[in-house]
Amino acid sequence: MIHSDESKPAAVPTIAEKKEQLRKFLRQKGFKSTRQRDIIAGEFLKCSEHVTAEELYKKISNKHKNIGFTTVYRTLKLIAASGLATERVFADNLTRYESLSAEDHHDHLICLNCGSITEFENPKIEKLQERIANEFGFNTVTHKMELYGYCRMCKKDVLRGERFDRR
Amino acid sequence: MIHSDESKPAAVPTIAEKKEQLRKFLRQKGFKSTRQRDIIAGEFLKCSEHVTAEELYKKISNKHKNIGFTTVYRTLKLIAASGLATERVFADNLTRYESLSAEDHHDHLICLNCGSITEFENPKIEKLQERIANEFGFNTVTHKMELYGYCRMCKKDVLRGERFDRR
DNA sequence: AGGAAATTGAAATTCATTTTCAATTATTTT
DNA sequence: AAAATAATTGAAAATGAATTTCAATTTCCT
Repeated sequence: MIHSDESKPAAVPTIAEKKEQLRKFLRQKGFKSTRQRDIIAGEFLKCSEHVTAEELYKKISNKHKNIGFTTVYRTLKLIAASGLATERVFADNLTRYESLSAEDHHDHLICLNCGSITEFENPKIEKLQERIANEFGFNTVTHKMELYGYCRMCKKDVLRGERFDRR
Repeated sequence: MIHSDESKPAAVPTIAEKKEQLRKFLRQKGFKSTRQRDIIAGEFLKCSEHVTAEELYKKISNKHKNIGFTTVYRTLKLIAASGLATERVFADNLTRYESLSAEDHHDHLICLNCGSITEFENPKIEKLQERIANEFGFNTVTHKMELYGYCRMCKKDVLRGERFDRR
């Protein structure tokens, strides 16, 4: 990639900037900015790796014993509504939130043994999907694609005959 | 498609044959064949279009008031375990069962307005998925791909500005 | 500061799914 | 064919994640 003095690559927004984006969204929609929302957003944006409300709540309640689960839950919904995150449900049926930078779209590889979630992006698949939808007269809004299997690490365990914990 | 006198296309198993397949599975696993399981399997195989346990239960309880929801629920699990059906969860978070003929694999188009589910199959996508998984050292067991949007019918409603009931 | 309006969080509710358990039914044994 | 053995049934209870309720608290606006 080429860098000139004049032009910079599109800046990846900082956590502070994202928090500002959320505050803007709240103000615009008539919601209030609160201490809790700020803390929750901060923690979410910091450690966000497909967290559930429960997980984030536990993380936060170490430091902030006075923030309730319900507030974490509701704030995650707000963060998703603001466009800073998406809600996703994988095969374990838990609702997870994933921090999102603008229009990136990606799909997921999920390890059936260790549960790790790997992201990938593939424009060819996106195009194919669009074509298929068109064939059926369908207007695609969004899609979901998940590959379930065994990751590099766990594959080895299988070969070694080690035990599988999950399902 | 060409038909000769000698060769026939691979036979699509009848409901009776599928029921026999289930009975075989049950016997082999030490389960029993019961009147209820027979009725439930029959109804499921007849009308199967991504039904939930609840839906199938309602359908059945018209004729058979003495078959409980729990039995329908459990029998669907058995049918899935036997390989005659798969369990699927779409965006509405309900567990649905879909009758399956051997190795057919397909994905889904789901209308966000009317909830209709259309199946499709695309070998190119399957291959692409395999290639992507390999890139990441992943061993794919299964996958899930769902396109959400508006079907041909509902697309028209959108243009006409008619109301959207769902979400 | 004062008042209107939204937020908080503990507790309650919802709703699908799953489990429990006593009564029943299917299968095997004698 | 009856008894013994073992699984199934189904109503009801339990589970567990997601969501709602509501009184007390906090934020925002003037």
